Amino acid sequence: MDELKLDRQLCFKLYAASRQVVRAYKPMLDALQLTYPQYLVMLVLWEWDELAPPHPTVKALGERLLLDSGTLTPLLKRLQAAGLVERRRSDADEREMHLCLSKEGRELRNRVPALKRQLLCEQGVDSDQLEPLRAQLDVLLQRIAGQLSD
Amino acid sequence: MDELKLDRQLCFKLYAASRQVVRAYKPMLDALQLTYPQYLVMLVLWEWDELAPPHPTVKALGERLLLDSGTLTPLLKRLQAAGLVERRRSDADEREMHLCLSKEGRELRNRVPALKRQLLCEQGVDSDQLEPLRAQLDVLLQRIAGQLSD
DNA sequence: ATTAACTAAGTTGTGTGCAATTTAATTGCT
DNA sequence: AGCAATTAAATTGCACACAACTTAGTTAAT
Repeated sequence: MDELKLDRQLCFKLYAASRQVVRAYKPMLDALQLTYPQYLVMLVLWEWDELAPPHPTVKALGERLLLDSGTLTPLLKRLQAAGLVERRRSDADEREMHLCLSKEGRELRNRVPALKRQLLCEQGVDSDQLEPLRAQLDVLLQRIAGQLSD
Repeated sequence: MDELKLDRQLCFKLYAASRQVVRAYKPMLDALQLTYPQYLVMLVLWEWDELAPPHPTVKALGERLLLDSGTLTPLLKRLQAAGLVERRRSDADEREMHLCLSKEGRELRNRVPALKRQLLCEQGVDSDQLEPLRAQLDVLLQRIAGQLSD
């Protein structure tokens, strides 16, 4: 019956590891004046920014990050207030809210690589070592995402 | 520079996987009328309950779950209000708050194994398959936990 | 053309996480 | 003994997550 021991629980390991990794990002995120979920949003917008328009909608962003409008709308308003993101209604479909980067938002990206290198260095982590974990997580995500969308 | 692509980010995979796993637990947790963090607290208390007293303190619980009193105190008050947990000050050291299970809290454990089996079955997950992922997460947790406590 | 079904965002309410501060109790130092 | 430093919880404030609901705009079916 020690299947219920905490140390056996994959769910706890994931939960704990996720929070610890966010904690490790804290110095870098403080420098950028972003929270961790805000950083993830910026990652998506930076990536999208290199493609042709149209800009992503709240829905598209949510599908990428697996978050809903209840989480994203207030977060995006904060990023807008910080001058990093612009939000504008689609003309074609006024239900949609399109998201694009301001000049400052776009420029913020330039500061990331150096901060990230410093982070990995301080943690003594070689990015390549983490490849197996990445692969394992992909398998898990695929499997669960499939089941949950039934 | 697509090192900054979302799909390359281990941190995002962890964050997403953790949330998806919690989501998968939802049906079981709804049946138990627990949130996920509350379930983790109960796991620790169930495990501790099999040992001799003294009962764990908020601090000890926090060390196990990597959570602080700012998170645990309100959560524990809710578990107390639900009649699952009892909180009492230590006589020896009145700063400490000791935690123990009520009869209902202890009995709740009996309902978990069946619900958990059903969960794994519905997800089509064989617990053994997840062993490599567990191992990888242990490595990561060890490494990061060490760095962060400097 | 009208209306029912659907969809995208936004809103509301609850429960975490976590930093920062506060309160109260204990320990250590002299 | 007396007091500074430390410690354990609790409190406060902010930012997620997410369920449930609302609002407004669009699509589809007659």
